[in-house]
Amino acid sequence: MARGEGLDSADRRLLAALAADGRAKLSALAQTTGMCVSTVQNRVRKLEEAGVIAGYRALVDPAAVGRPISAFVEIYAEPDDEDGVPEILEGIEEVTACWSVAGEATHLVKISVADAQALDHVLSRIRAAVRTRTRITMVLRTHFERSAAATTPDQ
Amino acid sequence: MARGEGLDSADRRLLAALAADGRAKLSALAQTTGMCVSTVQNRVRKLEEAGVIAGYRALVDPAAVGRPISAFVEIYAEPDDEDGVPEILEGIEEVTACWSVAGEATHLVKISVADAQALDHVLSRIRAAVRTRTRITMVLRTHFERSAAATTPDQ
DNA sequence: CATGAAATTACCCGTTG
DNA sequence: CAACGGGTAATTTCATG
Repeated sequence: MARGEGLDSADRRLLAALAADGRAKLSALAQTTGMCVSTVQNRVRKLEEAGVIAGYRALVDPAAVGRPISAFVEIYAEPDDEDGVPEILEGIEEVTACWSVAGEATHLVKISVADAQALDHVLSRIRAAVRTRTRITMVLRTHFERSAAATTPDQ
Repeated sequence: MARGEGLDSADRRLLAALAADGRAKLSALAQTTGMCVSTVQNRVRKLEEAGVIAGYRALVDPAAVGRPISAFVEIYAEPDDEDGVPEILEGIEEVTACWSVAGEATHLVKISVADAQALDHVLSRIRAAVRTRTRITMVLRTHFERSAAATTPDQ
């Protein structure tokens, strides 16, 4: 199965179902998609092998593990310093995501921390690592976060 | 189990393991955390019931489902228009996440689209919905996205 | 798509700290 | 009160034809 397009309607329905519930049983998937269990099993395995399904994760409430504060940090790295930035940031455990971007910034990261003091500490570490200015946007409330495949078009 | 702090070291190890592999078997979790299977089963169930584990998701490659382009859009809504913004945005399927934020913007959203034309269309819909200016940051590359609990501190 | 075998889960128990 | 270890039935997954 090529990555680009080997996905039919049945695959897309399976992906939507698994994006909504990553632990859904094959029998449940079979019922919601109208296929038999073994067909679902074969399709899901192929989707996993093809990398269409990159993995499965439990969604953990950040507040429940003592990190109620989230923020986005834009990084404006100089061309000479851009190399290795993501690798350095990955070493900071409070950094939960890192993207290279085009726009005003060069990188965007999401962080998850316990309190204002931890926020200060993480920002210091980031600035020390990238040696450049940052722009912070605090998260007040997460309204929703969903997969691109959760409500995928037909085609 | 209260949301705030009923989590001991064993719970945190379970959460880290499930954040890394949401379909991990109870027997595998028992082995990596050094507990017996029945204990793992009881703890995981309690974590689910307490909402510490909010759910499970399959990670779907956006490119594989025909949406290779991601971007962040900052929204600068007027005080009078802020109400209902997230609800409106949730109705736009290309909007994959929405946060209320403090900083320069009022809302931040992440979008996932097929091509430049779709991007234009989604931005038009967002601007029509919120009646305000936007600031876009295109994602060039996703280096990593992980759970806040993946590498959680001890305590 | 169907089938049988293997693995996993869910739930019981009594015992222990 | 919770964890352990064992045991079993029901379910699910897996590898076939």
